[in-house]
Amino acid sequence: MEIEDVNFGDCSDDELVKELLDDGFPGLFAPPEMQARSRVENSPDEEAIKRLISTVYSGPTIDDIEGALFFSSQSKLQNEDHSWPQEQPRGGWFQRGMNRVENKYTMRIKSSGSNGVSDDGYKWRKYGQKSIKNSPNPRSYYRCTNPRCSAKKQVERCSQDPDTLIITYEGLHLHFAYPFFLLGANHQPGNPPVKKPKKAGPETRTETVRAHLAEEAQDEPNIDHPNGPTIDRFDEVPTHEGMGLLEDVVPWMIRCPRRAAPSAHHPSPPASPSFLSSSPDNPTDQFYDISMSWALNQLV
DNA sequence: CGAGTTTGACCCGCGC
DNA sequence: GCGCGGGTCAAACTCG
Repeated sequence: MEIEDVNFGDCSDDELVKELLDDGFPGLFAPPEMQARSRVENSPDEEAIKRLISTVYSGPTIDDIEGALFFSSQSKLQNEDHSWPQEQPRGGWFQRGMNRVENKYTMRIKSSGSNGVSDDGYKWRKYGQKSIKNSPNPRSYYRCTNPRCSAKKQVERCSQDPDTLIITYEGLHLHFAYPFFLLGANHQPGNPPVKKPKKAGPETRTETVRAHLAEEAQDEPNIDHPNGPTIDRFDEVPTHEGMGLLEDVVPWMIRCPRRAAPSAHHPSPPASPSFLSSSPDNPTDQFYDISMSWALNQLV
């Protein structure tokens, strides 16, 4: 499969999305029945994805984000017969320990010991520390080690309760976005996320992903995938590269919305941050919620 | 030697 | 204008 004649680097975002949406593009594929089905049945997932695509490139508001969060959490509740629930209570996202302030999400984590409670299992680089007025505890500033990831977080101890850490997340964390969008069936909870991303080269992101896809399509015809590629193969693309942005993952959401979005059949992200795994009722759901929030937080 | 941390300097917005 | 505080930068340092 030849794709090198296509100049992806000069594409605007709109053109890129439009092109990726084009069924004729050979680098992206979905099972035919899924494509046909998606045309006749708009699930809350797909609606949310469409809205997400739209808002990504048109200046989303926080209402858009929370709207997407609402629809996305609905997707986890899809009925056994693949119908969609008529109504769902709203507001669960921010009632489970996470608060939004401006464009940041703040969590309070009860720690019991000093064994790296603030370590969420992902790679962060500390870039600063400041003492806080009227507080004996300094605030630490971290940035995702992926140079193309905009995620930042601040960690400080609560002055009232030294056992409580206040963690503020800001920006899109690709590591959280990928497992949410590109959930792999073979992934097990607790698997470490991809570390040591390759240094970003001058090539465009989409070009890299597409080239990888084309290579896979060439190397491995659908013999092993009678229903099309498995989601873990999609998952491999950006995480294999170790980097990417929303433009990279959105096309897969478009192509495989039911697979890419979390559902009852694919409940486990590649890695659950340890500090998020303490929810006694359903840690996985909580992680999904927070992952999506962080991912969508970029849009604010 | 490369990746990550430390820490003082610097920048910038805000209130007075 | 000035001081203060939050956030970031970057050189030096540490560690594996």
